[in-house]
Amino acid sequence: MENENKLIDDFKDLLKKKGMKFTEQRAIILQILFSIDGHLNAEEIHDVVKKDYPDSNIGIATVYRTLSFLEEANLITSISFGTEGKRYEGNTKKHHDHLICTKCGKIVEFMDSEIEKKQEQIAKKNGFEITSHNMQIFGICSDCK
Amino acid sequence: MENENKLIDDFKDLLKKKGMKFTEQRAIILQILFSIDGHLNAEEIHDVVKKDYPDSNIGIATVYRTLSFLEEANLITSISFGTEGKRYEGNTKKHHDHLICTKCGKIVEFMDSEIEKKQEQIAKKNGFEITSHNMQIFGICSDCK
DNA sequence: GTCAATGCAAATCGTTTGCATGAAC
DNA sequence: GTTCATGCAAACGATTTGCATTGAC
Repeated sequence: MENENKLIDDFKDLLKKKGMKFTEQRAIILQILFSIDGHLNAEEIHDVVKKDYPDSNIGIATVYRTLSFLEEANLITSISFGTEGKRYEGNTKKHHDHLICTKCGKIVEFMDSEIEKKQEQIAKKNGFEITSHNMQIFGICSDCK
Repeated sequence: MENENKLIDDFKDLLKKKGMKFTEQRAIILQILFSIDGHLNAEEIHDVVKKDYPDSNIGIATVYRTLSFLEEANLITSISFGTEGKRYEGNTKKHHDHLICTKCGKIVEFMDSEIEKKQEQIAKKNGFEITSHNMQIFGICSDCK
């Protein structure tokens, strides 16, 4: 809960710095992303809001607007594959990459420092700056084979 | 042109094997993907059709249907990032990965056999079979920095 | 009191589908 | 002649936008 307060306090500071207002809706969406362990899309986040905060009545448009802002502010990260829209996760954990099953959508997180290093080298060689450091490997998981 | 004929001949064989018909529309779309060096989305392919084959009048639905089939048949490969839909390229070249600028959409191709090996190991360890072998690194290119 | 944020509904974008017509076999 | 593919337009799902109202400051 100390962490939670810090999260909210930092968020308030950020909003103030940007001349934006701290609202209950934004706080709720941020909380959800940092308390749920998974990769949710906008609709699923909206469902969680309706379930866990039934009195708040947040519109789906607000969810989308908030997600865009949070991603831009680097508080959350998105992944996406195929036609499926974006899925988001709070930036709590260490950086990691994703192994995604294109059949069932299962997502496995992994981290390999050697690949990371190689990626950096390749990016630098091509004049790129890896901002989001986002790699995705697509395949078929054991359940779907 | 010998290659081109081989491409078309192989395509005819594949269609026959699947009980599907060889049509001018399918041939045109295949040709475009194998003659243009780049990563086009469905709309852009449709534009090329209208420009380079003005008499053919191919509907956008046919473009989508053909692209889905060609991808499934492993004749073309798709990549996608962000909200942007899929972009396709003909499977002429050796396997390679993509470095994508999330600002301007510029795509740089690269290949690193060490990363490939590592990817395989990670996938295997997690019970995944890498079908499309598709990795994308997102960042900001030098022009957009 | 001012200005940004919200909820709602309408609009938009990319993609898919249903169906009658036309083309491949 | 049969069956599959096509073009068209309508339908669709995810996301965005316009606008009047509400709420934060």
